[in-house]
Order: sequence, then structure tokens, then C-alpha cells
Amino acid sequence: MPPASIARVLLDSPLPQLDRLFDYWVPDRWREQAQPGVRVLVPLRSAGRQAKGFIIELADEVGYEGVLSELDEVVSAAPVLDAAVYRLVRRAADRSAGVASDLVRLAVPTRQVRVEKSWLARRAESTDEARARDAARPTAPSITGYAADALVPLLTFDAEPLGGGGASRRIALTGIPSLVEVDQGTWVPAAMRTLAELAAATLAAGRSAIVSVPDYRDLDHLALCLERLVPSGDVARIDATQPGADRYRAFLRGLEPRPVIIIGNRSALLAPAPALGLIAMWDDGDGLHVEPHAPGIHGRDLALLRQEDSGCSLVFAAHARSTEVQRLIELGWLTPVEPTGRWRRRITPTAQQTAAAESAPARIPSTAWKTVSDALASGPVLVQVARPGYAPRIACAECGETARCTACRGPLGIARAGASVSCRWCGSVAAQWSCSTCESTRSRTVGRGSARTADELGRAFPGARVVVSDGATPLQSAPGGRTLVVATRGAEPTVAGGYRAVLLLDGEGMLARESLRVVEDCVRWWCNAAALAAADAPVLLVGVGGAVATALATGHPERVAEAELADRRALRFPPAVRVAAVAGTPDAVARATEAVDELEGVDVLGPIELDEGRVRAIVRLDYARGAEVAARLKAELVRGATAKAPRPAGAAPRRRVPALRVRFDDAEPFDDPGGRPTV
DNA sequence: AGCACGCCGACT
DNA sequence: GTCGGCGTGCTC
Repeated sequence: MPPASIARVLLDSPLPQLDRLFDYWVPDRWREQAQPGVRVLVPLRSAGRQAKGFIIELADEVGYEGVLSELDEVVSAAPVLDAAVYRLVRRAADRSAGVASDLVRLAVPTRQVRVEKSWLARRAESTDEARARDAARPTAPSITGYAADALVPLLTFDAEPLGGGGASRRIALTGIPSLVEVDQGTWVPAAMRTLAELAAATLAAGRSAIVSVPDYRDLDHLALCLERLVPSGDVARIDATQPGADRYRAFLRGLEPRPVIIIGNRSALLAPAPALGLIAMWDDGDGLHVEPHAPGIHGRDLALLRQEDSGCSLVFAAHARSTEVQRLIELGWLTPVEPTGRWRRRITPTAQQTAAAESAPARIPSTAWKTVSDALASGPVLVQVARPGYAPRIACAECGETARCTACRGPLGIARAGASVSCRWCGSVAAQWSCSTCESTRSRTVGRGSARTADELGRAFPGARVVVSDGATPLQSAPGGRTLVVATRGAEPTVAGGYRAVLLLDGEGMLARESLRVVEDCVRWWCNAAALAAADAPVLLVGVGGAVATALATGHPERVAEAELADRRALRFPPAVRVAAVAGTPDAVARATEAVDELEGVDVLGPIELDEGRVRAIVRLDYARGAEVAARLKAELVRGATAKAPRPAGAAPRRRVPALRVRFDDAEPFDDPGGRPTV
């Protein structure tokens, strides 16, 4: 038998029972092109069709007793599924009972034939010019604001074996200062400059870097910082909003031998990168790092797995520490690092008062009113609110019951001043509403959204320009001068020089949300907004007291993470343990939970009723049980997908809904029962 | 997903 | 005696 005549192929299929490698003969005509990583078409006999797939490895021995088919076609010679990316995808799928090809689909963008052809042609040339460019490495920038020796271990790669690197290679950056001026009049968050400098220094050491940020406004700032440090050909931007061809070109850049800096959102962590030296992630507590598609993996976990596999450096940077990072610090897996001469951003708690200064809106205490008023004289002021729109909620004037949409049961609200009442979920206008409890037709507005706050503040501070930035229409930056910027949490724009004051409203309401992560999320939102203030500017948090307020007032947000994690340990909640939500038909869920329940360090909550005919249970597991639990749940998924559940007499013959779904490490099951379940 | 193999009711 | 119902299981 000639060598390497068998190709092991991963099929492009979401079916769990097909999530393994299939052997195919490589016919002579494809022998040349059939290399690991290429796209192929293969026959799947019983399915009677052709399947797409990727060659994972070549072999010269059959690992299968049956009769092999020949692969039909090598789609292109581009080895798009990189070996390291496949290892990452395989491990990530295995630890979450997921299907590898679901992740491959995120890792390898849709093929763009023209882009790929020109890339292959260019690669074949391999010009002297390219080699000269390789030799001319950019010089390493210093990392502004950090002691020279603090970050040296991150940027030292000499002859280190892959998979090496201790905890000094993995750090959690905290205490990051606020905005910095990178060019005349251009201000960016200091964290973006630090991450850009780290990436550029990694590149200068002859290694690639991946920097993952939650949203495109961070990405723009990061790109801006990198422009000043490295040639544009050394930066590849992977971003969901860019056109397919650009996306594919950026992706292919990571397959070239020359090191590169890859910047992007969560999918950047799945990008190929030669000689990976650094993975950095900004604000890992931001929910945008969670991939919404199956199997719903958090970018943080991808970063941790990839670091372990490659032995590269790892940086989690954030203003507020997540409980997950706190846990890794306590385990000794991450080393906390702070900038030199760290000054602590203090957030001053201010009690809610009913009696405020003359003409002040009732929700702004008089001290805060004075602060805003004074600050406006020297520049822009940020006011953070919880909700967009005019009135976030409508309630019955008689009994106080929340008004809900007749179509979808979503809450009703008012989007703009003078607009009619409409549903916040489905948008349908509620023309004639009557209370479902007491049948009254009189309603009242509850709470103030960004639009109403802006209206009120505009009247209260005549002469100030009022700007609104919310999730639907976020601003990257706002004008300076006498400007009041009203923004919903997470949508705060930057201003040159930083805000002269920051006022955090609605804290009480934000904390009242029924969610495992409320405290953590609120602290993150507050710290992120506070970081947009000028260094000496006051930051006031209205209506929040207790230990959280104390931690923020003394400039120690990490104490909140410590306390939160201690609570979760006591309650056996994530991230002290891992969780897997198991949803589906009652018998499928029962079988799945029975399969794992008897394991040491595993317990099951529920099941509870979801919608008609479906239930959901929560499996809680010690980290050490992860592989075993995921494997058993995967086996149940395979069983559920192949053998159909015995249907009760008289029911519809084929269920449209899958019998079983599993989602790991999602805190949603612990959240507000009024929300819409996603599992 | 698709499609074949396999074991029980009304037909030339 | 067969033709075909779709329940069960496999796909290199």
C-alpha cells in the first residue's frame, strides 16, 4: 500500500453521531492536493449524497474494518483548517458536549473563490520582496505605564517548548487608567493602547498575537493604536460586520508563515496564527464574548484552552474583575498585574434623596446636582442610565400590575416622548390596553429611560447640549464643551480628555434584576463608565450602599469579585462549579440526568417545566468531572438524535423539536424567570 | 439529515 | 403467496 493513501476527514455536519473522523481512500489524481486542512467532498453512502468536510490527517493504515470509499474531490489546495485550530475546536467541543464542526464553521469563514485563488497564486510566488519584509521586523515598543520587569515573562519566547510557560505567562491586568491621548486630539481607552503595545512587542519577538475585544467600538480603538505601531500588513482584522471577501482575506493572512496580529471579536480566538505568542482578551465579563451559536462557548474558555495547547502568553485585561478570573487567580493559574504608580479610581456612593435642589429632577440628589452643574462649566458630563427609550415600563394605575403585550406577553413601554405605547419585545403598538388583572384602562409610566432623562436634564441645565447614546444607536465619541451625554450602560461614548464628571443613575434598579451575575455586571458597567472620566473627575454612584459601594469607594472593585466568588462557592453556583443545562422531552432529560447523577461531584437541579412538553434540568459538576459529564451527555445527544423517543398514542408522528439539548456554562438558567429561556 | 433494511396487514 | 407500511439504525 502506498504511503498516505488514506485521508481522515471531519464531516461538515451538525449531527452529533457524525462528529468523528471518517476514513477515505485518496485516489491518485488527488494525491498531490490532499493535505491536512484542505476542504474536500466525500460520499456518505447511506445518506446517498455528497458531504463537505476537511482532511484532518493522512494515514497509511485503515482504522476501520468496513470497506472504504474514495474521496470525490479536493475543493482547493488551501489548508484552511489549521492543525492548532482543529485541536482547539476538538477540545472545546469535547468539554461542552458539542459538535466540532459547529465550531469549525465559526473558525473557517465561507470560501471566497476569487480571494482564495489569488492568495494561492501569491503564496506560490514567495518573492524575495516578501523575504526581505520578513527580515525587517518592527522594533518592540515599550509597554507604557508598566514596570519593565512585570511584563517581561510575557514577551520572552527563547527556545521555549510548546506547552510550557508557568503562571508568570498568564496574567490578569487590573487597575488600568482611563483615557490616553494617542495623537493630537485623539483619545482612546488606555487599555486599548496597552493591548496594542503588547501585541506589537509580541510581533517584534517574532510571534503572532490574537487580541479579542467584545464590540466593534473597542476594535476601532485598538486598530487605531496598532496603526501607529506596526505596518498595516501585519494586522488582520476579523469582524462580523466586514464583507465576506475582506473577512476571508484577513483569515487567510493567519495561514501565512509570517507572524501577524489578529484583532477581532470572539471569533478571532479561532483564527489560525503562525507561532502564536500572545492571546489577550479585553473585559472578559462582557456577555458579547459568549458565542450565541451552538455549543455556546465563552471566548475566555477558548483563550484558556488555546493558551494551554500553544504555551503562549495570556492576558485578561479589565477594569472590573470577573468571578471567573478571580477563581483562576485564587487557583494560581493567573497572576494579577497592575500598572506602576497605580492610582485607584474611586466611585463615590451618593444616597438617593427625595428633596433635591430647586428644579433638579427628583432622582438626582442635591450633591450630585451640584457636581454636574460645576463640572459642566469645564467640559462634558456623562450620565449613565439603565434603560433606553422614554418610559421603559408601563403599569396599571389601579393595581400596579406591569402592562404586557397581548401578542407576545412582552413588557410595554414608550420609545420616545409623545410616542404611543408599544411592546419592547415585538414592537407591536398597544392601541387600547386594559389591565389583565383588574381590567382598568388607566395606565402610568414607570421609570425613566435615556430619552426621558435627556429631556429632563436638558430642561434642568439650560444651555447644555444633550446627546443620547444607547444600544440601538451607540456613539463612538461625543463632542466636548458644555455637553451632557446620556448613555445606557455599555454604550458610553468617549470624549477628548475624559468626562469632567460621571453620574451613575439607576444603580438600585440595575441591582434589583434577578440574576446570578447582577452584582458583577453592575460593577463592570460602573467601572467601565468611570474609566471614561478624566483622572481627577468625580464619579458619583446614586442610590447604592453596602459592601459593593464600599469596595468601589475605596477603589477596590476586585473585592467584589472575591466576595461574589465566596458566595458562589457556598451555594455551589458557577463559576465555583460548572453547569450544564439539559433541556428536552421529560424522558430524554431524565435519561440524560440519570447518566451523570451518580458521578462523584455531580448533582442535578430540577427538572422544571419549560414550554409545553419540554423540561429543563441543571447539572452542576466539579471542574474535574467536566470531561466525563460532557462525554456522557454527548452520548445521550447521539442517542436522542438516532433513536426516536417512543411517542404517546395519538401524538404527532415526528417531533420537530430535538429530543435533547445541552448547553454548558451558561448562567441564564439562574436568571430572571421573566426572561425568555434560550436553551 | 436522508436512506436502506426489516418485520406485519390488504391485494393481483 | 407478495407489496409496502414506516420504526430502527448507519453513514468511512
